[in-house]
Amino acid sequence: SFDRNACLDRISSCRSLSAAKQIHAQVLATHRTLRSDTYVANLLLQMYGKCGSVDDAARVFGWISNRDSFSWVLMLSAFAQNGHLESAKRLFDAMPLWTLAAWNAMLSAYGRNGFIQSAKGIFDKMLERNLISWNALLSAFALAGHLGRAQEIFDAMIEWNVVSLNAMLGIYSRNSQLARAKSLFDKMPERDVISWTTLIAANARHGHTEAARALFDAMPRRDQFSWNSMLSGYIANHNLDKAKIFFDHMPEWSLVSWNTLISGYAQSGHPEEARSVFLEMRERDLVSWNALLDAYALHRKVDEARFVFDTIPERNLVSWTLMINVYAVEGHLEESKYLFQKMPLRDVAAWNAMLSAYARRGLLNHARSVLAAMPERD
RNA sequence: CCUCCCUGCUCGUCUGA
Repeated sequence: SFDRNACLDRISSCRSLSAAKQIHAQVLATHRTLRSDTYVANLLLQMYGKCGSVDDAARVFGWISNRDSFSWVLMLSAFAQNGHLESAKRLFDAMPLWTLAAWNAMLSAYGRNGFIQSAKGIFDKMLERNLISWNALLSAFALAGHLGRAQEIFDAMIEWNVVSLNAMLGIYSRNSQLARAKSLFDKMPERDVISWTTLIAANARHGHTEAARALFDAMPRRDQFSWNSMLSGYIANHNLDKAKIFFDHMPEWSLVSWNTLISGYAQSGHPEEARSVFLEMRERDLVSWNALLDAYALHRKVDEARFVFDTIPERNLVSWTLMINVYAVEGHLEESKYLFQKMPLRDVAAWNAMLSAYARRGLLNHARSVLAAMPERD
């Protein structure tokens, strides 16, 4: 009665936490030996990590009877992808076996959370490295905005693959080096969908909608990311009409497509349109909710925003920060402070929100004490 | 045999010329 292939398909296509829980329940009901089926259990663990629930991922991890090296790395990634760097580190230290993938995962965990020194430290400690390690280090510097250091690493690498080159494309694009990106793209021995999409997004972000569209039309194969990138290009350049037409002509829509449209309406001053798109969706994730919250936040609709905030099935850092900012803009600093203290986890953006809330009102003593309490400053 | 680690799309704070 347990259809393995169907189950694997459902798990890998799962996009939201609510769907994840349904799938989990269904698998539990049909698969009697799930607990010792490490392969399938690992997929569940991964699914929860991707859907943003570290708690559920950890529960599955603890419940698996025979954890393999995949389980450990998946759990580490779940922590890292959701900003729980401390837990990731603790798990890494507790690992029974440090595979190369485990080292790479830890390296990338530091990198994606902005701790480049620690990332470099891990890299230096590694006895064995592969191209993935180098690429992860490259991305760590790229993400931190260190174009020069990234370039040095890139030049020091003895081999590159399409991932390395795509990473450089992305670095150039984030640093507004569009000409360099284009020239690298032209020189690449092979390009995949990601190369094309990176360049499309780069052009779109810098206001070159036409160039983006030309690339989009020229690319040999398009996936959902490509379509979404082009859509968000129109929206970033305030071509909401074209965006809507483009959206209607898309062969398929992912949650991101819908979310992009919501945030398009939000940013262009149409909270009601944003809301109606939101209501049209048959499935929503946290970003959908946050985008709607943002729509109300931008228009200072405090009650509507609060209602959304109270209704969200689960909240993340973005939701909390949005709501803090809604109150801050209205001058309700007590509310902001209350939420700030109540939120389970704070990142730089949250701290900045609270800091600027006080600063904007000239409450410099409060601002100073926030600044003093921040774990990391720059 | 099939799942892990590196690159591209959507939501928040601040900063930039």
